[in-house]
Order: sequence, then structure tokens, then C-alpha cells
Amino acid sequence: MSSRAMVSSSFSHLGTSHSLLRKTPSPYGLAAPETCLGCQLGNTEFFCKLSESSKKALDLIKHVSSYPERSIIFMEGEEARGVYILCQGRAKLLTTNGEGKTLILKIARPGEVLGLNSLLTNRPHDITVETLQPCQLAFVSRQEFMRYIREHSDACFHVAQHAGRDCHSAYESVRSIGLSSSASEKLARFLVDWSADGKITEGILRVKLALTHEEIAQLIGSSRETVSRTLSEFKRQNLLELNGSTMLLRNKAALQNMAGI
Amino acid sequence: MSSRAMVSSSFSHLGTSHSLLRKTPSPYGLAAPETCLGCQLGNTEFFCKLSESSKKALDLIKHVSSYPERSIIFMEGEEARGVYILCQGRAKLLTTNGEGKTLILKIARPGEVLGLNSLLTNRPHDITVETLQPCQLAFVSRQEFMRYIREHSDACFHVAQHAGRDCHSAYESVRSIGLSSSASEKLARFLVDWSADGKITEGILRVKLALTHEEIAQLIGSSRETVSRTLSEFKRQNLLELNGSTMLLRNKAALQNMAGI
DNA sequence: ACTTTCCAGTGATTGAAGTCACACACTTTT
DNA sequence: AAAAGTGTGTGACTTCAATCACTGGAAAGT
Repeated sequence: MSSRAMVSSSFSHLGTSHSLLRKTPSPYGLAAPETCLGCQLGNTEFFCKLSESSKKALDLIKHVSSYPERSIIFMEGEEARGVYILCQGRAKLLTTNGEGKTLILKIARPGEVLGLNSLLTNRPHDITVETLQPCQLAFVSRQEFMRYIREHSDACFHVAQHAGRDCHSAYESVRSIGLSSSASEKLARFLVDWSADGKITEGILRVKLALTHEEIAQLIGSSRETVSRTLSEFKRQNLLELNGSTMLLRNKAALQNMAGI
Repeated sequence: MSSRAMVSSSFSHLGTSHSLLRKTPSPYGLAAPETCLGCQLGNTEFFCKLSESSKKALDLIKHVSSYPERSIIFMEGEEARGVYILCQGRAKLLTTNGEGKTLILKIARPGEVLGLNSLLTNRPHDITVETLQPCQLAFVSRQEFMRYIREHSDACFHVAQHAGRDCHSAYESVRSIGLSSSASEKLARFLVDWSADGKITEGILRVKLALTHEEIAQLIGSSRETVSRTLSEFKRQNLLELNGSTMLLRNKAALQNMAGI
């Protein structure tokens, strides 16, 4: 854990940090819209589908702040002080065991609400969230969030939906990790899933990996070396190519087949 | 999959099945309270914490029916026609892969709402639910459930909480399966968790196992033989004793230690 | 009482992947 | 430029548990 992350982590524990950070409009190279009313996440995200009045009410209680990469937003075991809505950047949701082994449950993208289930069920956080890039997050304290969803029934419904989605994605994780027979199957599945946000240029599917082999291993429940070796094997079989962090998927069908999709 | 289960499964697809079954008050040896108003599940379960008016409203739209053991309540991939509130008995939540391998995500107990996240997120079921014992379930159709939670904000909040709990339990599964280093660790963890509803008589913790080795294997992501062998090993080490389906936990502390708790 | 089916126990074998170890490339820091 | 840090590639070794195969017992159906 880098000291930078630690600094940011303690930031997030200061009551005044959010208003403080709001006075620095564009830290870490992020544009800082500072409002959800003009949110550009589109209609696909829950909190963008709220009624106008609920949007405005949310706007009044949220505190947007920016974090550098590798910031710990909250940690497993910590009391849940509120929820964080991821506005910009990516963050990993992870859990660790005593021996330092880490499992990444999911890579969160903008629109994701983090720490929701701990707040709803009134428990300490069951996961750790760490930014992968500079991120912008809107914080809403426990008290204000609870009041908000009690007073805005449409928001409450969206919260329930969001929790349902989280649950679904967790089931996907268990299935992938628990029902796979080999590491290549899991890696293939990861690559196919990840390629969803790749782009096709000149007939070739290009995807930004932007994860280390170590992180991929933690995502699929394997070891760094196995990921490295299996990726090499995939290259040898001409299923893909790697140029830096860009991957060219040459034979997605074959990978899907291996993944059992 | 037994033919009995299949019959019950198709039962659950007939629109009239629920009212039909309601006319047989005590099938499969179950008492049939037929109402949630006098529900004896206590205050620990979400749907028992509803306001009086919400309870009454739920009572009007639910249809209680009974199922024999091994009934499939719904299957992965199926359209979600509604939710099922488990009133009596136990049911397993499972997922399978193409090769017939099965993973049990959880054993549901009375009070559990089944099929919630599929309904909330408007997707096909992501899991299969099969009864382990004769069960009584209250069914609420998609349409009526959606209207219900829109009109009863306290119910909506409870639904969100319930989804949050499901999510938490799914995270527990992933952690247990993905972060364990050995089968004995996972088995020990399962036994300790399971022993939560055991009873101490004469200073000894007695737990009803009521699961086959095969099912335990599917719960911890292992094989039947490994469960059998590891249990024998635990007996040899005097950690536990088995008399039929009753387990005597002789050294819970040692098991907790193995489980990393 | 009979088969048939289900479940549990245990040995033998094997293969996949974790672990250890080291080399190399590339950045960033000093 | 040197040093330190981080990420990747690969060989060697080892181990854990999956799989196959068979036995015997208990339960259920006939």
C-alpha cells in the first residue's frame, strides 16, 4: 500500500475533507463538474434516472471530491460512514484474507454506488475499494443518505435495483471462480468480458487492458505466473496480441468457446 | 433431477397452481398458516418488520403453497415471474455450468426472499432454487410485487435491505471459495458457520448436518471424495464425531483456527 | 426378501497450477 | 549514471486435490 494511498485514505476520514477538496476544482487532472444535475453518464446509470426533484435533493447532500490513483476509499471492516457514487475513473472492489492474498470482486465504473450494502444492512464494510485511476467520487453521509431514501421513494427503488445488480455481479464472480475447471477458462472469460469496452478498428478488436498480470490474477482467482504463462500461450495460439497495455483480440470466438460462453 | 421435482416445477408455472394448492391445507406434513399476519418468524426477518398496513397489503397479494423436497422453485435462465418468500423449510440456491458441475451459493432459511434481484434488475433468474425439505413459500407475482413496493415505501426499503444482505452473503461466498488455500480450510469454515444453529447439550455442541457430502462439496467448491476424506481426517484428529446426520463438534476452536476465523 | 438406488469411505494415479527462483526490461528517483 | 522499484517471462519443482475405481452399507421401492 503506497503512502499516497494512505494520505488519501485519511483524507476521507476528515469531516471537512470534502468541502476542502471542493475548493480545488481540478485536482489530479480531472474536470470537476461538481454537480449531478448536468451528469453526462447517460441514462444507463441508476442515479441518472432519478426524478428531477430527487436529483436536486441528492445534489444538495452530496460532496464531490477527487482522489489520485491507489487511494483507498474505504476498507473492509471499517464502519460505513456513507456511500460513494463513482463519477469518474475506475476503482477496484477487493477483499483480502489474513495471509495477504487478495481477490478483486469487480472493477467499478462511473455510475456505480460504493458501500451501499454495508449502509443498507448496517454492517461494517465487507469489501475494500481502491482507485485504479484518478477518480471523482460523490460522498453522501449515512444519515443524509438514509433520510434521502426514506423521503424519495423513487430513489429508494433505484437503490434496491442497484443492490440487486451488485448481487447479480457477485453471483457472476462466484460462478466464474467456483465453477471453472481451469485457469485458461477463467482468463479467457475475463478477456471476453473485458473486451466489451474495446473498439473495433480496421476489423480488429482493440482493448485497453490497463491492469497488471497480478491484478488479473486477483480478478480470476489465480496466480501472477499462471496469468503470464496462459497469456503467452494464447499469443502462441494466435488468439491475441499484446502491444503495451493494448490487446488485439484476434480470435474472440475461440476465447468465448474456452470460456464456455 | 427427480421426476417429482419436475412435476412440482411445472406446477409452479401454472397460473392457477397457487390457489389450487391453497385448497389442500397441509400437504407434505406442513402446518399451513396461510397468512403472514400471524407469522412466527419473529422480528429478525425483513418481512416481519413491515408496518401493519404493508403487512396486510402483502397478505392480499401473496399466494402460499407447499412443495415437497427436491422441488425446483425456479431455474437459472428462466424469466422471473415473481418472488417467493420462504415461510417454512430450507432451500438451496445454486448455479451450474455446462458440464453439470454445481455450486451451491447458499442454503436459504425461512424469511428469505427468493428471486428478488432478478425481479429488481429485470433479468432472467441468475440462480436455481431447489427445496431441501418440504417447504412452504409465498409467491407474489412480478406485477403485484412491483406495484406493492412502489406504493409501500417501508416495504421498498426492506427490499433494498434484503438485496443488500443477499449481496453480502454472495461476497462471503466468493471470499470463502476464492481466497481459501485448502479444502480443509473451506470445510472447517463451513462446519463452523453451519454450527451456528446447533445446540449445546451436556457441554457438547450438536448440529444436524442434513446435507450429503456431495452437497457440502458443492457448497465449498470441492469434490465429494475430498469432503469425505477431510471429514474422516477431522474425526481422526478428534475435532468432531458423526452419528448419522448429527455432528458433535468436539473442538470448535481448532476448526475456527483452521478456517482463519 | 429382493433388487435397485443412493450415499459414504478409501486407495491409486495424475495433472494442473501454485510456489520459488532468477533474468530482463523499463521507469522513476536520487 | 547509478540505484531502486515495478512489471513481465520462464524454468524447475512440488503439492494438493480432482478423478477413476471399487467396496460396503443403508434406504427405498417392488
